[in-house]
This record gives sequence, structure tokens and C-alpha cells, in this order.
Amino acid sequence: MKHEFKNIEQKWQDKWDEAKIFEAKDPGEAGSEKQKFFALVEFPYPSGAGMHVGHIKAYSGLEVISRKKRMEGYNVMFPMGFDAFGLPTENYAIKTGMHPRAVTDKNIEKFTGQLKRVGFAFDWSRVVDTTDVDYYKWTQWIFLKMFENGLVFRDTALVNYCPECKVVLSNEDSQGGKCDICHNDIVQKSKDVWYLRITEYADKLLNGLEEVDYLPNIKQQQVNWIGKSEGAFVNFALANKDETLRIYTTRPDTLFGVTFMVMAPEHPLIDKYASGISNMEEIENYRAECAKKTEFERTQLVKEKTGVKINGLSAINPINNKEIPIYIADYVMMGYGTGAIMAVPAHDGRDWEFAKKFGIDIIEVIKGGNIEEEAYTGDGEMVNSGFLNGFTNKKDSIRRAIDELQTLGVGEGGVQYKMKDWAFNRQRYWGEPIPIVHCEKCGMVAVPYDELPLRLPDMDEFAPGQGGESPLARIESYVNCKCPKCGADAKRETDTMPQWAGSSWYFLRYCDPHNSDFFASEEKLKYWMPIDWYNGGMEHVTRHMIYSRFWHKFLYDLGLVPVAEPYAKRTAQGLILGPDGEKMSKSKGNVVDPNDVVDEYGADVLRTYTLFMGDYASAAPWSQSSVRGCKRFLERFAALDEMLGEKNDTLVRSLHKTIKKVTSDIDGMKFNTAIAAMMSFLNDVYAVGSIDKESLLALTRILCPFAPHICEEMWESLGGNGFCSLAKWPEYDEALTIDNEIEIAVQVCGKLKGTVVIPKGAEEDAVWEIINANASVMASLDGKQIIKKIYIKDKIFNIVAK
RNA sequence: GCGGAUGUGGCGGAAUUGGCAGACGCGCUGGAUUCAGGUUCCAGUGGUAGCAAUACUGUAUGGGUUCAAGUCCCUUCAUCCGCACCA
Repeated sequence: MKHEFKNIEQKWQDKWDEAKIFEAKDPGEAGSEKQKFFALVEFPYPSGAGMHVGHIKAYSGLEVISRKKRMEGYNVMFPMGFDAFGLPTENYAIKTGMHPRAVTDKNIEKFTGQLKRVGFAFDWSRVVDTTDVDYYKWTQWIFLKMFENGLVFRDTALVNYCPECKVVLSNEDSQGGKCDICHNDIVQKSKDVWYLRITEYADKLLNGLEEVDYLPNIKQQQVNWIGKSEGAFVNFALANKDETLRIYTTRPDTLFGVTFMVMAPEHPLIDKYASGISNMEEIENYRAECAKKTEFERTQLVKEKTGVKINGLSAINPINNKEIPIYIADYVMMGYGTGAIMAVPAHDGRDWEFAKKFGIDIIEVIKGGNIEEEAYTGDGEMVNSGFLNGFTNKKDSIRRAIDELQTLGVGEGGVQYKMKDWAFNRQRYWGEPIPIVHCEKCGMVAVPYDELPLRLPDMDEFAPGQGGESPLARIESYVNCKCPKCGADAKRETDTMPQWAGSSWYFLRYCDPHNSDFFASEEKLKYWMPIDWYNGGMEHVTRHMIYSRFWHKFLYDLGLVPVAEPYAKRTAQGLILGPDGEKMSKSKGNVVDPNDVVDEYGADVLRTYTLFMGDYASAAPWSQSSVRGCKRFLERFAALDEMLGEKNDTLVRSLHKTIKKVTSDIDGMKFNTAIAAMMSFLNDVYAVGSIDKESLLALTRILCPFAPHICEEMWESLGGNGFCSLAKWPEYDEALTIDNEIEIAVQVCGKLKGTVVIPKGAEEDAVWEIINANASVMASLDGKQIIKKIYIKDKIFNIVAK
């Protein structure tokens, strides 16, 4: 079989298309009686740059797994789609004057072409495009359901705002103080924005992790992101005021060590009692200074503590009635807990630093450290703490303290999350219109379900407004409408949804992509869900994955989806780095284009190499010369049909071991060792000089998920039945994977002195006899006294001698 | 600071329950084929010493457990990722 493989690739792709062999069978169709396997990869954002090899690696993993599942007799669904709303497309459209719709269509076409060239076994009949009106109709529908159920609200708050992109960003989209889209600094801006009440689902999102099979680091990241902490709320009375200052603490048992309180600069109680504060001017100056800093600066810079004492306000410690001073300081955030804390400088590093700087008392309540030197945050016996004295167990003392707070009626146990509600809007054009109408009389009114979809109006100028308002606000015919409730003149909401909306439920649509009555039928969801295996990037673990789990759990609570967790299993691929070992980026000029690789070596080589380059979950640099190694491998394989010969017992044994290894390695995503095993087998074949047809057919099938084109060609040339891609996955004979004779190591005092070949399962005496015939081992025992012989059956023989 | 990981040849990376470290591939060296480059084929390839058999040494660091440690325990260091004044 001597041809350039790239010439045969198109041929087989056409045949697969024509025979529709990768289309999943819905319930009721022939083939649906098989066990279903729903394999999902993250659908791409179709950017103008096209795909890079990282996409190929991301899809190749489940491509191999799902192809194998198909050959093992599963009804496989491996769909693909496009997450196409978003800023890059819109920015490109503004720059070039093209309409975002046209840009999107062009890019989707480009991506589709690239994906097809690689020969991925996607079910192309189920393609989902989030910008398709038949799709975003249901995105809007789910949004309205959330609205109806009180999960959507508007609030004026300090938000993350990107001056470059002119959009409000969620916390998830502004990690590290940088805009996730353009990487410029974000600023804090007070704005009236839409939120989804994701915090309502914090506990469910956390607890649900117990029932899914995610890689441990993925779970950990989500746990950290949700950031649940348990503690207590305590109400401190303000001295001489009928007012309480409420704080949150994780250590209510350190109440006896409180020597001051701290409020966030924005705390409302300050304004409320401003008239009684003698240094209000100083406080206002401090607040102005803080307001200038972004939240990023406030939290990121490890710098000296700053703050101002509030003259005129003080608090009463409810546990011992001591009067304590109150400060404002920017190390306390308004956005977490209650925006105020009780400070225990002896046992909290930040409070300690602050107390040292401002000369505040430090009272030890937990023994074990030297509080003169630094805060002690470890465990120890409680002291100076009244009824808590003598406690040594943290849990017990916290519980006792909460009991006491409740008895006194000044506090209670409570829980806090780091996760905040999801800022859910963009003041841009290319997104799903938010289906809400503002009526002067009725307030915010949902667009009636039967008026969905609310179409994105057509327009020519999509640049955002100077005041940061959505371009949709300029279309009067769109903005002006009637209130669905009272019929009066009303204004339409002009913000659009953020990019994460469409990807929050796309997998449900794959189950029933052409349904015009519902987002997906109950029957089909019941058949296909949950997703058996989801693979994607680590960068989506705290965003897309949290968001989509939230939406899904919401739909589950409404009884609209059959399972509580959408993803039964989740893995992640590692990045492909540039040949220079750096992250691939256009600016570094180290991006490898899959088209170039396909042009030069063919799709099979590209697929095989992306999986061979290293551990699937780890980052690895691209190496052009290693690509050639995979090419050599496939060329050597392709030549095997000219080496047909008699059955060779050793080779058959080697084959069965290879089938066994490839089978288990694919399931464990150890693609690199699976390919290595096939390379080894191929080396064995070349050493023998020939291979029998049956063995070659088996090899062809186990290689097929990796290099399907060349394998189809081989299958055809050997007269195989139908498509190799649909052939039965070979089984191995366990007996043939076990050798009758094995070579074991012989050690003297733990050092390797030689090897001997023994019959499998030989007893110690028999092995000892064989060893006695081994000259080099016996030579090293010369003149020594044997103290002990250790024989681990079929593994090793160690002689301890003096 | 907190959380998660990782550390093995020149490079990417392999090594069930502790049981022959370096599979497989790249690169490199030598040879064959070729006018030549490329390709292909054969042999070699952790380090040091030796013509060689062989010996010693070797999985970030230092210690420990064990007949036996890349693997288990403790120490130190380095790198990467996530979160970060979260009370």
C-alpha cells in the first residue's frame, strides 16, 4: 500500500459522510437499543484565526475513545457545534465593516472545513450554533424561567468594567484584574446591571461534586471557587446607639481576644452616623483614596495596612461587654461577609499587622505561639476566655461559642461563600437579546414565552455607545414597545447576554437539535443524559463548568432534565506549547496551524502525533521532528500488506498483549503508551519479517481510532467487511498475553547480578537450581556466605550474602 | 499566604501491589543504499573508567523504613497552575 496518505483521506471522509456512519441513533431508531455513550468536547469559539493544533488535541482524546466505544458496540453520540456569540467576532466586524452574522458564518465554515479534514467522527447532523435564532430562542426561554423563579435581578453595584471592550464583566471574566477578552486592566464602576443568583445554588454546586467523576484538580478548583466557609454572625452593639454592627467570623471562639473592629470604607453605618463622628473629614479622605484603587490593587498588593480610627463610634463586645474602638480599613471588603469584622490581632495575621501599626492591644486567647512576634493561627488551649478556657479542640470551642451567642441572642452560626452572583450582561450587539421590557408602571416585565424568540435586530453600526450603552439602544423601533402586561408604552432592555449563556446548555440541544417545540424532548434527554464523558480545558473549570452546572441544576429543579448533574465524568487535556516551549500565541509567532500539518503529513499523522506527544493531561511542546516519527510509524504500518505471511506464534502473543494494552490505555486516556505499544508491535513484525492476515486485520482495527483513513485503506486492501470504523473491536486471549517462560532478575544484596529464564510459576528450589547454573551470579557469590534467599514468584530473586 | 500538582538521559516522555529505571519516539554516532541532499535500512546511544568482559554511579535535595525505593515516610529546594487582605 504505497501512496501518499493524504490522497486517500478525502476519499474516506466522503465515504463516511455518504454512509452517515457517525450519526447517533435516537431512541426508537434502529441501533438505539445498544447502550448509549454521550461523549462531549467543548465546542469552539469560531474565531477568524481558525483552529490551532490545541483544538485538535482537545478533540482527539474523546475522538479515539468514542470511536473505540462505537467499535465495541455502543450507540455513540459525539457532537460538535459552535459557541459563536461574542466580542472578538463583533470587534472584527466593526473593524472590517462586515456584519457579525457574515463573519460568524464564514468562520463556522472555516472551522467545519478544518475539522472535516482531520477526519473527526462527529455527528454532523446535530451541529449547534448558539447564534442561530432557533437555538437562542431557548437560551432566552431558560433565562425567562429563571426570571420567573426569582433568579434574575438587577442591582446597582460596583462592577468590573473593561474600558477597552466597554463591557461589564463577571468576576470569572476578570480574574487577576485583567479583562479576559482584551487583557487590559479592568476598573470598578458603579452600574445598574443584571445578575443571575448563582449563589442560591452554591450548596448544590458544591454537594453535587460528590456524585460526579471529575479529575481531582478540577473538583478542587470548583470547591475553592465556591469557597464555602462556616462560622458565625455576631451582632456588636454600638455604644450609646440603638444600632448593631453585624460581623462574620470563622472563629467565634476567639471573641475574648477582640480588641477592635474594622469596617470596609464603603460601610453604610458610617454615613448613617456621620454627624456624630468627629473626624469625618479624615474618613472621607481615606475613602476617596480607596475608591481610586481598583479592587485588584486593593487585594493584590501586599503592602502596609492602612486605616483610620472612627472617633465617635465604638462597639460593645457582647460576650464581655468591653467597649472597643472601630476603624475603617481597606483590607476589609464590602463584598464579603457583612463588610465588617471583629479583629483578633493575636490570632490573625492581618489584624496583628494592623494592631501593631496602630498600637492596639493584642490579647492571647489560644496558647501555643509567641504573639509578640507574630499572630498565632495554630491550635491550642483556650485562655483568657471565660467559659471557653481549657478547650483544646477547635471544633468544640467554636460550637460552644455559637451556643453561647445564641443563648445571649447576639449571634448565630452561619455560612459564607466566596462565589458571588453572576453579572449577566454585555452592552454589546453580538449576543442574545435579554427578553425583558421596562414599563414605568409594571417595572421589569418578561417578554411572553409565545413571543420568543426575541430576534436580534439587524443593524449596520455595532460599535458600543460612548456612554457604555448597548448599540441596540440606538434602534428606536426595537427599544420602543408596549408593556406585555398593561399595554402602555414601554422600553425594551437593550443589553445582551454574556457569551457564557449559550454554552450553558448546548449539550442538551445536541440530544434533540431540530426540535421546534421545546429545547429538547423529555424522551431524548432521558435517553442521552447525562454526558458520559466530557473533556475540555482547565480554563473553563471555574466558568463555563460552574455556569452550566448551575443552569442544569435549575432545569433539574423544574423537572425539565432527568439528571441533577450534567457531566458524569470530566477530564482535561494539557496545552500544546509552541516549539520554543512557550504558550502558543500569535504575537510570539509560534502557532502551529493544523492545516499545514495535514498538508505536509496528512490527518492521520497529525492525530497520532497530538496524542503521542506526551501525557494527555500535561502541557508539551510541539516538535516537528517528532511528527516525522509518527509519519514513519504509519508508513511502516501501511507497508504491512506487502509483508503477509504465515502465522508466527511469538508475534501472535505479542499482538494479544498489544491489544490488551491498547484497550486499557485508551480507557485511561493513556494514548501515548497505547501508540507506543503499537509501535513496539510493529517493530516485532519487522523483526520477524512478515505478518499473517488475521493479525494484521486486528492491528488495523486497534489503530483505526487514531489513524482511521490509513486503516480504512488497509482494511479495504485486505478485503475486510464494511468500514473498519464500524468493525468489531478485537478481543484478546488472556492466555496468550501470559508468557510460559519469563526472565527474572537475580540480585545479590539488592544489586543486579544477572537474569535467568524460568518457567512461569516455578518454585523457589527450581529457580535456585537454574541460578546455580548461572556463572556470573555464582561468581559474585564466591567466598560469601548466603544468609537469606528471597524469591518473589515470577518477579525477582534476591540473595542476601556476607 | 492558602489550595492543587510536578521534578526521571541532549529532548518529549515510560515504569501494576515497592521487585531488572530509561519502554516508545525524537535527536545524536557509525555503517549500507544514493551523483548529491532528502528518504529508507542496519547497529549503537544515561554518566564515568575500559579495546572488552566488566566495575562504579545514577530518578531535584538531605535523611529514614526495607532483602529491595523513581515508587512509602520525614526534610529542604525548584517549577507550574488555581485562589488570594475571604475575616
